[in-house]
Amino acid sequence: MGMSRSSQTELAVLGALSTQPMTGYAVRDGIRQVLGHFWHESFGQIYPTLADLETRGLISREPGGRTGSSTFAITTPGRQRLLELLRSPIQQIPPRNGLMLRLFFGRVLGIDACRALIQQARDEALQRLREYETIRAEVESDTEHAADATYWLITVSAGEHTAHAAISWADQALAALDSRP
Amino acid sequence: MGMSRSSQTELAVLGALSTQPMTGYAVRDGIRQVLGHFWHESFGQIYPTLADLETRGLISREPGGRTGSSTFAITTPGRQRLLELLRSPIQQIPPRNGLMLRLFFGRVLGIDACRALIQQARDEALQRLREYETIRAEVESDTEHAADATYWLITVSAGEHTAHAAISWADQALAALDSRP
DNA sequence: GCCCGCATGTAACTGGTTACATGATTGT
DNA sequence: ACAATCATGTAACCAGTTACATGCGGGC
Repeated sequence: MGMSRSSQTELAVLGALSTQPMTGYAVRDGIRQVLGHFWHESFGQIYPTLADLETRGLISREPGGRTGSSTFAITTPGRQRLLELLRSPIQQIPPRNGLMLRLFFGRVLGIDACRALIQQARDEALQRLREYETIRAEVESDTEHAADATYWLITVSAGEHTAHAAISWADQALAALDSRP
Repeated sequence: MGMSRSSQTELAVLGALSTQPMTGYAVRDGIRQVLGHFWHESFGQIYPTLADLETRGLISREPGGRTGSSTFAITTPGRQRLLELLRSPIQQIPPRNGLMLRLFFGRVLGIDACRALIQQARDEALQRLREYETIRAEVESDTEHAADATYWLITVSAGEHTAHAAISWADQALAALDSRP
């Protein structure tokens, strides 16, 4: 407790609870399922943050459906705080792209291993495209959160664009490696 | 000292030194300039890693041009270790995309603030495109590292593809927000 | 003479993961 | 009965940044 955890986690948790009240477990799952390609929180972050938010009156806790579990709901001050966090500047994370790091030293790694890495990246992007298709269908048919759909689809679209870019980059890179032995 | 720092930093430092011997300061600068869009190391990581690599015989230290400075060079065991690290599985970092986190809760944030965020992302992508142009020109005219050029250009190309994707996504997202008030 | 860029290093702190401990509920 | 999943929490650990302390060398 004491000091609050990172305001990033605070934002993610308050945001999740702004759509509907749920347990801490469901907060992690919700983030993982819909925002999973763009955000991640672990239990070790979520539970201390929930406790902290509760003492600050930004969320309320009620005994949940099953023994020992709690349902958390965002309060009015909580919504105010969420808005404040949403408006705060985006915290840039220093880039750490393991694939690019390896390809950059491709001469040492060797051309075949590079090809394999790029092919793998292409496969993963294709896989992501399939996942986005599923998510898109879910969001579009979810009448309960119709008001959120526009925004959720915008994030899905970002994933799709990025995946498409990865695929065409991979094709081009593989061709470049073929033309230069 | 004691245990080695993350093998990720080890990889980046050994990789930098594999192109040519240099000071620790230059390692950070080199990574920042050419790999800056994909990787980052701080002095707080680099210097302990250099000391560690030296005690393990993977790099050697010679007094540098100016008093108090050292020039580090990769050794034969160092090259072997670099190859091993390059072949090791890519360590996935849990995603944390602050822009997507905010857009996902766009209904709370408000449509105008969302538009501003997307526009800002578009501007940044455009700026990155300009930077890639510069880097591309530098790499193509750098006769000293011609053998590396193919690989370096592949990473630049990845950046270009991603930036183009960001721009077309932004345009589409802005249009989507316009059509739905 | 002074400031700026090069250069090396350490200590404190922070954000975050991982692993562990515990137990309820549901389905088979 | 037993396994899988839901559910909450803590403690240890780790990676990485930030801030600080120190000093050399070159240009104005």
